[in-house]
Amino acid sequence: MNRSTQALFEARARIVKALAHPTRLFIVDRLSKESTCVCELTRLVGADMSTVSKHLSVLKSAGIVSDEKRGLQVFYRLKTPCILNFFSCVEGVLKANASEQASLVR
Amino acid sequence: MNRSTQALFEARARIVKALAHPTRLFIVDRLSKESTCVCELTRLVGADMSTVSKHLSVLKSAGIVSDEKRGLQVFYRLKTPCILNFFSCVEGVLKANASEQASLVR
DNA sequence: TGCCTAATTGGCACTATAGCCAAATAGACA
DNA sequence: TGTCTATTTGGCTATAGTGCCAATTAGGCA
Repeated sequence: MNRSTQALFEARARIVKALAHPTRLFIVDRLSKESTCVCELTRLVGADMSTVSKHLSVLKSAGIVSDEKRGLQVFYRLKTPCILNFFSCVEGVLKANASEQASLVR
Repeated sequence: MNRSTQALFEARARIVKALAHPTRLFIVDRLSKESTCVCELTRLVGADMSTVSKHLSVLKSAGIVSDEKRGLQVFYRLKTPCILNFFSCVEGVLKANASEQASLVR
């Protein structure tokens, strides 16, 4: 693997890594429905606000979400809805895995 | 977030995590072109074979690839080509990020 | 100005992941 | 059977990610 190939896959991996956490996937799912403030996301996730804020900053640095201040609150929105297509694929993998498991038991 | 929602997003995260490494993305990219033995992947990646083998086992446990023994060699293939759609989205994120960077300099 | 709320940042402990080497396993084939 | 090759597994160290608490920042509002 040469240097530029490596750089390409590292760049891709940074994006994928930003998504590789259940809480962040939950946040992306929620933001795909409507843009939401940190306080509301904190309530929905049920973790410390500092934790949620750090997850959001991971998503933001990857360029997946953007933020906007409205009064005291900061609202986040999904910049890249195409990520949702990926989730349907992930869902497909999960189903395939499940039916494979099932066939082993059958 | 209730228990079953949590379980759902954890399951999804397991799949995404399995992809969240440059070497594994490279392997998936390669396997999308043709099924390949570990020895060839090792050569292409340029790491220790044990390292590549462990990456492959991560992808396999996630249900993303499958393996088949042919003589002395083990060939891996991509089980879930829909993952490639995701990469085009990731590429889109990268391009968007790049043009945002560019506009800051402009 | 001073206080209140929303959010971010720093710091720390804990856990998970990565990659190498060495050892073990599994076939092929003389 | 014994040896060779391809692959996997164990074990270790180093590095990265997570989540909480505490402290800080930033804006709204009396």
